Amino acid sequence: MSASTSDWILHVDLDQFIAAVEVARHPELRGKPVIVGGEGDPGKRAVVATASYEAREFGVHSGMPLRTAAKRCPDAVFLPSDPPAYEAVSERVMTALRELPVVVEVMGWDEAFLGVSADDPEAFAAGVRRTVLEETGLSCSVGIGDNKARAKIATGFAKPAGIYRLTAANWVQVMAHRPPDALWGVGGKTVKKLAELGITTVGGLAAADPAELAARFGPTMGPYFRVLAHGAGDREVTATPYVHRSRSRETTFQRNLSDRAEMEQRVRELAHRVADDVVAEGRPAVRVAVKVRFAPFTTQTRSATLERPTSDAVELERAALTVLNRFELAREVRLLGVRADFDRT
DNA sequence: TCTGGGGTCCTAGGACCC
DNA sequence: TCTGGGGTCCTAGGACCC
Repeated sequence: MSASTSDWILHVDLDQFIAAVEVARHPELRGKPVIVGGEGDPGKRAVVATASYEAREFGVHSGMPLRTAAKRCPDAVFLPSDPPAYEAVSERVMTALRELPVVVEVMGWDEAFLGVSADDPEAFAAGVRRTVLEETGLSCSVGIGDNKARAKIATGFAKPAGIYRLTAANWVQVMAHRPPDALWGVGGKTVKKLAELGITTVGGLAAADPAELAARFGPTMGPYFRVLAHGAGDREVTATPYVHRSRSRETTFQRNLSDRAEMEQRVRELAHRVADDVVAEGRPAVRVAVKVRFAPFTTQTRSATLERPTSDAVELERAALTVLNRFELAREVRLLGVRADFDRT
């Protein structure tokens, strides 16, 4: 099966995925506050990748600096992030899902949409939860929807270890009174701008004037937000392998860089890592971008279209260095990044 | 106590061409 | 010398998501 329009869209999301993987291989940590991120050293520059529910009780959440997390939850166990381990477990989860009579569209390490034909979607979702638990030992939550957006939002209400159905039938009752960032694709910045227009709820957004939204957010995004607020969304679930638009590598330094030669050396290293990814992709890069984050936290990017597409590490390195030289590098540098873009095909 | 890493898509201004 | 529109490409930044 590849793409299909099904009776139901299910969204499967593993509960506290990274923390759960760590607890599975360190059973003595079960029931304890566990915080995974960076090198597992709260004294270093890094943020929380995932916190266990026990740690979340202390106000620890993803994206928070480890240092802050340690203040809020001093007794937590801090573990280094181990992406290869999470990828391996993720692959087992997706394999288990693919053995079900569904179309699986992978959305990341710990989530996927399923296209499902079923008379009783709750019973089907319970079966999905059981299968994942039996085959991987991990708990997940399942959102049931009549499109992807509703299924995705439903999962939030299902967590942890639950099932929730959100469709046109209960959309208004469940969503209309909530703030706009309850929608998938609306964040904090947009909430603030909407509030300036007097729009503070999903229901208010659904009733807003499309022309006014277009004037504020642009001809595409403005009307799109209103469509989101009505609960509309894509129904296509596809198993087609993901095609990258870009590959990038970036590093935040433990100590800011001020030496230009060292910056150049770091960009060379990043360019080589990106080149490896480009080669693995099997398509040449058409454009190279460099990102510089100056201390304390100002970020700039510069980019250049290549004279001709290439996967060659030496050429990509040279292009990245040329782009780096277009920056004013007088200030201290906290982060450097290199990105390669592919042609849209 | 400063704020990771890897992505996608949209916007907007200027260049350039017809 | 000044004045049109339309269209596309390039580039930088913003917003959002996992």
